[in-house]
Amino acid sequence: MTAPKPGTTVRGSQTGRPIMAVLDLLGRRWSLRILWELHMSGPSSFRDLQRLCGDISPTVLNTRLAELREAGIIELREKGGYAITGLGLELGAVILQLGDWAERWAGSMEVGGPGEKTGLATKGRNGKKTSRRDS
Amino acid sequence: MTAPKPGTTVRGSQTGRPIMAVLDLLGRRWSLRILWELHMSGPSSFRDLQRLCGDISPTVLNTRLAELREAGIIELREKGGYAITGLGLELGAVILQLGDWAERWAGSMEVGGPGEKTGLATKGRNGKKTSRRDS
DNA sequence: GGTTAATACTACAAAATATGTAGCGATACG
DNA sequence: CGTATCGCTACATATTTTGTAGTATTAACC
Repeated sequence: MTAPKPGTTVRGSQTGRPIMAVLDLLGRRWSLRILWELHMSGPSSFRDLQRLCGDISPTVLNTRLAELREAGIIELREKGGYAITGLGLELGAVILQLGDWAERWAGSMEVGGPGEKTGLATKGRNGKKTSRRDS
Repeated sequence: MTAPKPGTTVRGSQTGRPIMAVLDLLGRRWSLRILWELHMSGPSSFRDLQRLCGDISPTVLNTRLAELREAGIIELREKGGYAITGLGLELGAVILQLGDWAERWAGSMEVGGPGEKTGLATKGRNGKKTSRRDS
């Protein structure tokens, strides 16, 4: 009920071009990560996914899952929980390539990335209880 | 100074695995879109990019550009403005595939997607002045 | 030289999203 | 029954994004 759809107006675009809806959907926080984890671990329960994503809050997780489901990329099965659909598998192949690219990227960063700066990462409201695992 | 880097703690992950940093970076709003537009239009000025993304606010645009630059995916040239780096080109190839997938996705949505629901899209603070173009 | 027009951003308040924690109703097990 | 886990909602707080205005710089143009 909130997922962008081809043929409609989405964030930053009114032409209805499919790619724009995809970019909007996948550009939302946690979308890519959820898809990645589902691809790596196979069908997972809500709570499993939550843990796989480093104890993401159930609120966003549920929102993203609903969107992804509405887009037909994943589905909720009677048994096994959330799983990638046939359509989603094709998308997954693309996402997997991100993994390969990430490795090359990491390599080139080491030697002498453009930055060389310290590169902080995430802040996190407080240093209290960041997750223990992340798959 | 805010871009996630391989080997560090990023949103939802502490293992330092490159893919996690990539998923964090690309999962931020507008990252994918900016890369897409840059790939489609070639080197572009700040203002061009802003227009290409449907009149995105300069604040986020600048933030994302800085992150992408820090990650070595794009660079700011003396002449021509923002452009994709060699490393970024490889990533771009992956993003381009999203376009192909999007077309197939659109097709399967038409016939009888799982949703069939109305699928709202973006809200936008007010209906005032949504952008006129989107590339 | 002075004016006008772009461009690249920054400032800042307001609105949208995400986060974290608690908890509810529904099984599942002993 | 008592206890556990699961899927997910409520809700207050924190973080991000938006939108708009404005500053500083450079490039014509007259």
